[in-house]
Amino acid sequence: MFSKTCEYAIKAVLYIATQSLNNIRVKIGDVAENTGSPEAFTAKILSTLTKHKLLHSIKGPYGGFEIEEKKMKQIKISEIVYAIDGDAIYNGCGLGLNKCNAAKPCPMHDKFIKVRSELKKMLETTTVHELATKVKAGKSILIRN
Amino acid sequence: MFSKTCEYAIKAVLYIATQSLNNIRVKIGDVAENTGSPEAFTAKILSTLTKHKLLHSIKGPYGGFEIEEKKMKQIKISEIVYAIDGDAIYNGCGLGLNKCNAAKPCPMHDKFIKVRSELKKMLETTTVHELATKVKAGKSILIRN
DNA sequence: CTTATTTAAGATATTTTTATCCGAAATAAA
DNA sequence: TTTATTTCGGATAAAAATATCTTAAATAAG
Repeated sequence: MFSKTCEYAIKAVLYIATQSLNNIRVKIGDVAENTGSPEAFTAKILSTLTKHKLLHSIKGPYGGFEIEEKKMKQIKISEIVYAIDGDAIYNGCGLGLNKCNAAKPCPMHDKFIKVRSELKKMLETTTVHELATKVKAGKSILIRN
Repeated sequence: MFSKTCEYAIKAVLYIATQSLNNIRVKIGDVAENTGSPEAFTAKILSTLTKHKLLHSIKGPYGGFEIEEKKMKQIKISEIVYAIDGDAIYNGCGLGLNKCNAAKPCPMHDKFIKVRSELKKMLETTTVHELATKVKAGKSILIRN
């Protein structure tokens, strides 16, 4: 569904957000360790997310990543997906046609659109804060040992 | 959503089915040309689909691929997806956890399950015949020029 | 100012996916 | 039986995604 990079990105944001809820700033290594992601690759992803203003980064000693609580209430999961995977999942044709619309639809167009708008709506109405709160409360996990 | 290979596979099956509705047996080259897929790669995919009994192939002159009308009424799009992409789309965790269930869910588990079961149901209730009929009637297309 | 720590950025490597090529096997028709 | 046509299967190649490494830039603390 999402690229592996995007899965890492979502888990990273949620880990950082969860820690930020406790006012803890985290380093790349912490993120990698607690999301089961490769460290150097995680660095790249966090850098991308920071450029997209989805995270706040601080360089130097005692630096790391964090997200303001206000910000995590605003940010939707859809924004993370968009920043990493682009809009293919929102706009692309299910059968890969370079153009596909009601006027000239692929055979799956109608059915695909329907399911996908559910997915889109789900991603656009789910905030980072909502999910981070669940993780903080121990109701869900970001890594499986 | 689906791999590129899977997109080619679905389009190939639908093209062959559409032609079969007119009792026309088609060759690899025809399939590639009419689905906008690379020919040699299409050959590989058709071979896989044939092994999975989703197509009928005939070797030699006047050979090619076809699908009985009876068969295309039975085959669901879900079977094509499963043959090519496996069960990741049906069972995998949205965030890539190697195990994810209601007991130890990833933060998106519930919402993801919901959307995905819609997708699953859609694929499992859509037959090749249904879509091929649409294509035959000119109501949808497999390639965009 | 110097040192240690941390993210940023670019180059490089590995793995997976996508794609091609070529010879073998099957088979219809002359 | 020979030839032409077609799929099949294995080897190889190219492109994209995933992952690592190395150096630079920023900055806090001594």
